Amino acid sequence: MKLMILDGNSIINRTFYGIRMLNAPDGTPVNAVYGFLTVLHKLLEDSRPDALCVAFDLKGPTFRHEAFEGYKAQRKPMPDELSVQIPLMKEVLDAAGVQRLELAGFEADDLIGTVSRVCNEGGNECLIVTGDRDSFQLITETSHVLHVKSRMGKTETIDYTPDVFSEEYGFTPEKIVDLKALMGDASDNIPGVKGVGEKTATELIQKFGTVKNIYENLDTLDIKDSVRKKLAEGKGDAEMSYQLATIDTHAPIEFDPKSCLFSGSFDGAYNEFKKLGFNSLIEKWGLTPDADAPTASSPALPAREPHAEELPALLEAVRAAAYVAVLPLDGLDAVELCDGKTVATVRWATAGADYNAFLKTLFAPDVKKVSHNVKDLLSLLAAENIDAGGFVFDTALAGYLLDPTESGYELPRLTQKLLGEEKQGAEAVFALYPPMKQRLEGESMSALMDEMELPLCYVLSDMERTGFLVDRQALYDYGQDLSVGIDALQKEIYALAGEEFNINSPKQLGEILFEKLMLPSGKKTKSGWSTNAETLEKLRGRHEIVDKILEFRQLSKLKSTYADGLGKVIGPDGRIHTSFQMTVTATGRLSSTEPNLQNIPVRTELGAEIRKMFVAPRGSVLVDADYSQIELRLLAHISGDQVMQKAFLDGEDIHAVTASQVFGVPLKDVTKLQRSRAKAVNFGIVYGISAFSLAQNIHVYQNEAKEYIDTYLEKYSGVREYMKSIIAQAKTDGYVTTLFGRRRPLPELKSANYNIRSFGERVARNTPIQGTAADVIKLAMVHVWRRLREEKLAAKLILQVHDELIVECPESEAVRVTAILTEEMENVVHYSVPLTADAQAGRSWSDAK
DNA sequence: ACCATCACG
DNA sequence: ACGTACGTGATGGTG
Repeated sequence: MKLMILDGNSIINRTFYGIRMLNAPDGTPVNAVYGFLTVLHKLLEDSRPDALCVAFDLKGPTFRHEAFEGYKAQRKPMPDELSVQIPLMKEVLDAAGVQRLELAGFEADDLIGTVSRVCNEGGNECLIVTGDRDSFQLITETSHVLHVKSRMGKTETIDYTPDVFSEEYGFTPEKIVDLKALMGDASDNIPGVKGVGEKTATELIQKFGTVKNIYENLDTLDIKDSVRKKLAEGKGDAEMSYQLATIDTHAPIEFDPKSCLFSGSFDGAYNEFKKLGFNSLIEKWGLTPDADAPTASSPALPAREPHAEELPALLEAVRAAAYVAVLPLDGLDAVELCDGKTVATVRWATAGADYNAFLKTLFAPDVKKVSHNVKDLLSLLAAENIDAGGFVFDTALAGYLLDPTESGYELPRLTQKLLGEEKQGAEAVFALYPPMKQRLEGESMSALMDEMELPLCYVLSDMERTGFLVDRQALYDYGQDLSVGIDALQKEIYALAGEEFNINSPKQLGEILFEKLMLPSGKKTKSGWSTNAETLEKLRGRHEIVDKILEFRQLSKLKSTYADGLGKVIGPDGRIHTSFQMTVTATGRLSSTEPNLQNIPVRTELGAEIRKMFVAPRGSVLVDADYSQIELRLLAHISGDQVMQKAFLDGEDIHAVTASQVFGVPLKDVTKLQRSRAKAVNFGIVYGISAFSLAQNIHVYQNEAKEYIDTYLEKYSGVREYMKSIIAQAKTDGYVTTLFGRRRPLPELKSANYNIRSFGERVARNTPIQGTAADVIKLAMVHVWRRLREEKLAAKLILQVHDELIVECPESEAVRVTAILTEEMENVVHYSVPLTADAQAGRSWSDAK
């Protein structure tokens, strides 16, 4: 039989801090109880154990306190709002007939360890549910740990088998004790070895296995002497920590799994649920007051798991529905469906060989689906060779469009906000669709969803899967060259400083520069002197060391972030597959992570070398196309400024024209310096300039900078009027929009704080411009992608960098693709000034610019 | 976890 | 008198 045991304190702690406060009708806080029950219910559905029990810690000292003086309060004191919920929790469990385990002098972990051992010895399976990592030492083939994590209001469970654990940690589960002995655990007051953190400890255990082995061979181990010294000094602590971290699997309890058999029903706790105000749970789980009443009649839930022969009927039902909500589970091992009446989970494990065929039918374009993070689902399906279609809505994207400044768009958060109740799964998606659709419609953003964001999911999923080919060897060699330079510079810096120190530490560097070498400090940051490039530039010439440090910094950055960082993420296919984030930026731009391919160096010669290593395969080329001055063109259009519009219509160099205006010289007489200052002013205007910052940026006096700005706004008076009116409008509406209707709320404008209000004003000026540019290129991407398909080209979009698109294609397609990119980018919209794009083909990213 | 720094548009 | 340009992500150091 299968027994599930929960670490009560650990789970209730997680849910208390992970879920927003809820109160019972009488005002008692109940959020943790609610969260605990939701988690438990989900676990029961997913794992369907035969028996269930919950272990709790009791107050008061444990045998660990007796053994070790230093082991004091192992937990922080509990807030009252949490401690009142523990007895409530126990009441509910008792009423529902769930066994509780607790024993004075022992922690829940020890009870769990004992139960797990008894289960295994009796040939039973044990599932340990906890939010802590201590119990990982108990993992065996027949005792798994279901690790509950809650991130941003969403809880997820990872099933740790010995294999899963070893894969992640690089050693076997019982050695987690050895790991803790070295690294310690602040939350449990386990000291560990001073100066050894998670990383070092993990390496040590991976290499040498156990603490015992490490100390027996300390003198001969192949490790840095600094580490050896720390280990030697911390031996006592390590030994004590080892004992503290070891779970006692022989706690003095009589335990019989049979005594914990559980029906799966919470009917017995009906009255307790009522008292706590959990009416929604009563309804959702179909609780009835009479514990003897049959529960089989409950209409919708719990989830069914149809077998293979039921799938055709299920698909018919899905087709018949106007739409169905669908979510992937465990990667794509299962899909959860909701048609508003029933939630069904179809598992690969249950459906067997028919599973893939089922997916193909379900994700065909004629079946209308609503989901959450469609781009990621498309990627999962593509990995199974399924070319999916038929998505009509994405609740994550909808959440983002409705407010792009939120910190996340998980289902529990969205349901709480829009429905006043936390839900998750396909049911939540189904419930969110109507109100979200209506809101989008009401705020005129339906087209953004239907014609931009949703179609873009297919484009981005495709781009991520294709990836960007990298010359691995060249990147490695480049890194080696950097190492040589870094080592040489380090030596020189040490010599100039007269001592060795960590140049990467701003703190230590500050001490050297401003205390030892007595260089004049521009005191700045919270934590000490500023040592950033801007500050160091000013010190150039005062001491030889400054140049060396600047160069060291440049090389270190290139080595760590690019040579090493990118090297680590080149796939087996020789390509780097970034991930595009669609719901992160406040303006509507995309972002790129793991790795970020939107910040590959280009501004310095040495940095730009890296772009030579981003290449096309033999026989193919890269075509790079970028919009020219898109933000300033949009400013000219949006503001209606005639002077600026004319400059673009005449095909002039906008920075030169601005210089001519601001400095009152004929266009042909504009100097390099004037043009570069004018360029800074143009940028500044888009960002919502102040004279102070402009002065700072171009190294002129503030009154001079002010002159530039004033003249600029006189000459481009349309821009002045626009900037004034957009702020007024934003104050009235409480938000700004792009030309496509994308919206950004601006609560900052109402702030009593001058700084926050000023920030709001700058954002009001900038967002319509930056955001419209983001909209334009997103739409262009969709058009380019479709065009490449329609024309049956092998060309693939592979990267977007805000105003730039990169396509990889066979040499034979280069001319055609160059034309398509230019044409689609330039014609995606028609405004009062032309949007122009420059495209070029080449063997590498560098060549294609 | 937070800060400082620096890479990009 | 105030504090100071928009939008991102990754890294190494620190407490």
